[in-house]
Amino acid sequence: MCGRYASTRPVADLARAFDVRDDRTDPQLPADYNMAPTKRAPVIIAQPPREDRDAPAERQVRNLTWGLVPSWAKDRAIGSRMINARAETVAEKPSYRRAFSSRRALVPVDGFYEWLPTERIGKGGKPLKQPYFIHPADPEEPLALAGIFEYWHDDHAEDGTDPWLVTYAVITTTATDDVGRVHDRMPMAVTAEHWEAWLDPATDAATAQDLMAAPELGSLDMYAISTLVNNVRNNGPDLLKPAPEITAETDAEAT
DNA sequence: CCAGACGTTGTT
DNA sequence: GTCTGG
DNA sequence: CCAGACGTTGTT
DNA sequence: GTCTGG
Repeated sequence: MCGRYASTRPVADLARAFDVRDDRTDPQLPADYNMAPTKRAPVIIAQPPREDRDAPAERQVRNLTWGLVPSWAKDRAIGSRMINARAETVAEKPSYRRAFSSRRALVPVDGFYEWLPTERIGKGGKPLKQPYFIHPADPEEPLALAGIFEYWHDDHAEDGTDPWLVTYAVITTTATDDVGRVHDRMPMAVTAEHWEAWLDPATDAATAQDLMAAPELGSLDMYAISTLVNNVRNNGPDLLKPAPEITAETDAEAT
């Protein structure tokens, strides 16, 4: 769950919504209606200023790469499988616990995508999947997913290029509400009142555990979209257009 | 001691 | 890097 | 999450 | 079937 989302808000809007003054994003990076693992998107983190590591952490918005690459990884490929971390175990897993204890992030999303198998069988004998877009009922309300981030040093980076790759994962939990009808897992969120403590590296893991929560019942809306979203090469506002649900096979043959 | 994993989801 | 399994 | 590759040698 | 890339 939560393997694709939309991140299209201008960074200026994100900076305002999350009270971030330190914008370190790449102005070349376009809005992304099809944000997928291994791609970069804006993420909010908080770190002490470089010149004084004992000073209070300051918020930054940066383009991080989705798919957490642990610091000990031999290559970055492992990241494509580390896109989610279970809330139940994130504090214990060797790959995640260090990040969870001191490198938590807020992942701002317009909404996220889910695929539900249908009755209709496609070629290959596998059920066709209907994609849905799930988003805050109030589009003005920023949805901040609970995330963790990690640094990885590329020992084989070419001279002159930045050898540091900064990656993130989205924390998931059991789905309990309407979203649970599409999937049994859903992303954790952090509400605005908890942003400060969540981002603070000094907040311990046990406290952080209590700061995240599943999005509240009724706070999310969901609608069917076209399968354009399936292919990550497709992008743009068309992906968010409501579309008819995939119908039964008999209907398709009748036309 | 060394070797090998280190993760999640969904589907059968 | 650190833990688990053998 | 889905799509697409999954391989090597030698030659252009 | 399974892994990698996006």
